[in-house]
Amino acid sequence: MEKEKIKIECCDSFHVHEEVVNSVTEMMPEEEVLYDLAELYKVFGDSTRIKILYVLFEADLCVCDIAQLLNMGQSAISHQLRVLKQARLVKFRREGKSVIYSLADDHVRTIIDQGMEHISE
Amino acid sequence: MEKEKIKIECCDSFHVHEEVVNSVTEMMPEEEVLYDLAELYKVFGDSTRIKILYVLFEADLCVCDIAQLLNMGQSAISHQLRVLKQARLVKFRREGKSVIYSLADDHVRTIIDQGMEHISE
DNA sequence: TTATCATATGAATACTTGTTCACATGATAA
DNA sequence: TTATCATGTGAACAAGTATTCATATGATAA
Repeated sequence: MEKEKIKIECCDSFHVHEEVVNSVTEMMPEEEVLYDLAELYKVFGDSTRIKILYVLFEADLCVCDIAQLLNMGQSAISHQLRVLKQARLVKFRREGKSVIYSLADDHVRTIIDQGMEHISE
Repeated sequence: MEKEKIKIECCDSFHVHEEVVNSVTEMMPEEEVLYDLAELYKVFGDSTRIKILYVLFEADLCVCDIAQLLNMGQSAISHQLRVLKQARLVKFRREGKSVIYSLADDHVRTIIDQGMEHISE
């Protein structure tokens, strides 16, 4: 199978070996997957959302309680919960007049723990 | 020990119990740590940088080789390598005229793998 | 030294994003 | 039903960011 050759013209002293080009093109995920992956990390890339997740580690809470705990506006929290919801990091249920948010699964915790480990080295 | 009370005035039907307020304020990391954590994830939150990391999974490479492999400008890659360097996700060494970049440690792989797991559910 | 090659960097641009404000929606209680 | 409460949402603004272009830096080779 003839793959599209990638020309390496710069770097006289060093160049990508055919071998590397092949292994890279083989294991590199699809463009769309890479995009989705970046989108996921973007969700973690905001301290307000990180705080929301930390708060939800402790208890399932409604929007206005989260807002109070984080000392922020209800609207701001609602907007961010939407982002977290779309990334399937939180889920919600209705209870009376309130909407109670909770963590979707354990990946959230694992990912945050890994990040914590990295920055505290 | 009298802690600063957090007033919960909204949500008549549901309110944060003292208990929850305490556990949240106890386990919530410092503002600065949360900020740093978000900064770390921001670095992963760009598909160009994700691609660079994936390429470096396969081999240590110089800037122009990465640019060629990703079909992007040398300047763009250099700018992004700077970001990755500042987040201590990649390291570099000089070899002749080139600067060879490589992954800093195994956290990178773990974090990316966890993210991958989440999006492929 | 000078010429050359690889990389880094600053400015500019276009694009994205977080918060606030004002208001809409939607469920509950009377 | 109507009034009320909690949440969701769109527009607007400010702040941040990725890429490109042109150029600077810095190491190597002659």
